[in-house]
Amino acid sequence: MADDLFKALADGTRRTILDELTDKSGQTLFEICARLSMKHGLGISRQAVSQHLAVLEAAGLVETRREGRYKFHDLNVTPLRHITERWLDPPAPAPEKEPS
Amino acid sequence: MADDLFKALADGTRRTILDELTDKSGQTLFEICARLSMKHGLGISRQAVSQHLAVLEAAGLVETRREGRYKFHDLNVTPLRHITERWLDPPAPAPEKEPS
DNA sequence: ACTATAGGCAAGTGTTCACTTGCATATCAA
DNA sequence: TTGATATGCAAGTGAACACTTGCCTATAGT
Repeated sequence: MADDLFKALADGTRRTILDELTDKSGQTLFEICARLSMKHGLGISRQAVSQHLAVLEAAGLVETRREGRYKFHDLNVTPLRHITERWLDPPAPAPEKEPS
Repeated sequence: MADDLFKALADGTRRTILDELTDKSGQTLFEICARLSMKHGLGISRQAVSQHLAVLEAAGLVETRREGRYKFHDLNVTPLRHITERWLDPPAPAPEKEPS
């Protein structure tokens, strides 16, 4: 679960895709491809982007809805909310002896 | 910068090491090895752990101090604090026309 | 000096990963 | 139906990655 999430975030192109979906949610595959090429100069194939989106979807960061021949991709930031909690807000250690 | 950080977090063993350093900061390499073996059943070599610690240090998540033949590893959670901000608190889009 | 402990360096191996290439499917417009 | 658009599937390739193995250095205790 957490593994899929961190692995999804490990790739720079995927993080850029999240940036673009943050800027405008509900984009199609071609729209994302165009933005990666235009705004970020990424010479990347359509299939590569499609595979990245599949990884993001498996991590729960992207949700999709089909309409006719279009498939829209929506961002879901919920999985991101607490991923650093285990280190930033560590659980209190069990006291060795009962405190007063 | 962010790339090193996310790549460091992408490995499950490294995240477990962060957990152990959260539980007790300032551990030596051997101490971490013992904990990974005991508490997590990870049959992993000392060199592998050492390499993981190097990755974590390159990401700024672990800092080290040398004392005699011991090298202590301290956790630094600062790099973790704002890594999800770009998606959770996106910058406000520039308005197309000036609002009143 | 000898030995044990704690750690470091570097080459080799097998797997995972990002990406491409080629072909196939599905929807829509003429 | 024909053609263009939007996407999907699967095999192959090269690089990055996690891990091991073997040897080396340095500190500390006896």
